[in-house]
Amino acid sequence: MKQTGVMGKSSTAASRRPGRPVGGQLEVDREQVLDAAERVIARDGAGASIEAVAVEAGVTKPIVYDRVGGRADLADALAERLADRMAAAAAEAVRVDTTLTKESLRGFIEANLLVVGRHRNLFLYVTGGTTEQTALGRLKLTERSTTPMSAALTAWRTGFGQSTEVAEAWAFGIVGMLQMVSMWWLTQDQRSASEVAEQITDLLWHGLPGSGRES
Amino acid sequence: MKQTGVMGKSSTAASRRPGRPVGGQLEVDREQVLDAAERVIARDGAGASIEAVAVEAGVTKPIVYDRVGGRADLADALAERLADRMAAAAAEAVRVDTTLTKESLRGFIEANLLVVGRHRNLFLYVTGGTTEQTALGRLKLTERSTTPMSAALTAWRTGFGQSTEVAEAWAFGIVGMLQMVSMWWLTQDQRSASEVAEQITDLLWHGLPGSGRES
DNA sequence: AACGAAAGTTACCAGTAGTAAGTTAGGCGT
DNA sequence: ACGCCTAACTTACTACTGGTAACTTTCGTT
Repeated sequence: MKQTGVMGKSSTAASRRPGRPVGGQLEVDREQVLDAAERVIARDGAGASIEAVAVEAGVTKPIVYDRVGGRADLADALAERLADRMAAAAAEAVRVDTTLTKESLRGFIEANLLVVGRHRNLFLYVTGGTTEQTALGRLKLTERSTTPMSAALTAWRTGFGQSTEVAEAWAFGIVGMLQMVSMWWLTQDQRSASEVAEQITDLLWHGLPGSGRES
Repeated sequence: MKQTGVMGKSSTAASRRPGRPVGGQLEVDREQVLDAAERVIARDGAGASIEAVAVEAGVTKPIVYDRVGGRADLADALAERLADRMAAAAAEAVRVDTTLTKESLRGFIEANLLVVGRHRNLFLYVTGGTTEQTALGRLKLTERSTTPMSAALTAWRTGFGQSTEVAEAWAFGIVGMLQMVSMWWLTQDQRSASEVAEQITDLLWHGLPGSGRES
């Protein structure tokens, strides 16, 4: 059912007539559109369309394009939000400053997993690049996660005489590992986040051949 | 320009008339369609359409749907091909059996990178899930890479008393790391494959805090 | 009071995945 | 030998999506 053109009086927002509003204020601003997008994605899955976002926001499509830009920009903005939430959760769980311990790494990874679990569809929407224009643009969530990690790694290991180039490669690698593990974990319902976090921490801390070591 | 319906006598294949062909043979079989898809993707980028694949194969769209199924199935099949090529390259570079060494790991990683570099657009097409139906289906390339790796890890580390569940988590993590590093590496043109492979090997072998260690 | 621009809406275009219905021609039974 | 059956293809369409051009309404300003 298409319902071409007519849009059936949204019950959420008032009047919705064209024309300049009273206080020079926008009826619906960028943040509200992004909120609506998150709601739609959480409810209807990662295949949500721009039109659906517009309807949820009680607005028409061109408004969405005016506020956030095209689909790639929308994914970008949502990726930023998700990345911020991850960073906040990680910061709350542990303090990763110059002294990185195995336990804080474990906390970081588990916090990441839990955020992905809580925003399942959003994660799928953001990491699922759409066409070629967004294919490399998927690096956004990655970039947002990678940049601070790269800085942290550099700060932490600078004393060991490691170059920043290595830190960058490592950061991308670690972020990729976390993203894939998160995705895989979403398909498993028997494994707990802490269990998986523990296992990945072991790999990342001790390396492939190292096992049984403590601390 | 759409050119609705009319399809301008493909110059590649002969006659192309409806009706049952002479020898009970199909005019174009599944493999040939997949070959055409690879050619189109390599030439026109990861945003290639089914229609473009059909034209390249000298065939009409429903034929493509009959031979390989929908877009998700196409990505699936191409993912299998790519994974097989990676596995072949890795097997040629090193022998990963029960004895895994740091050097063989490095060879494995570098072989992976080189295959991705050689099939750049195909890699982007396969890893760039399209909609929600393929979003989790992106796990195909991953699955194909993960299964043997999981088995290898289990075989290798069984002596250490490690469970297979850990091996599975590790396999997904490692594959994710490699995919992300590959993607990032595609955007860099200053770094060589061997250089990056070396760095990632260091991380994966010695772990985060371990540096300066040898072999 | 007239005007200009901001804020929205309607209506459209182009392209894409997928499918239904029609068409041709070889093989098979009588 | 003749006519039906059905495999193999093609034409032509539907449904939907991202994106945009052009029109309309209202407020603030002169």
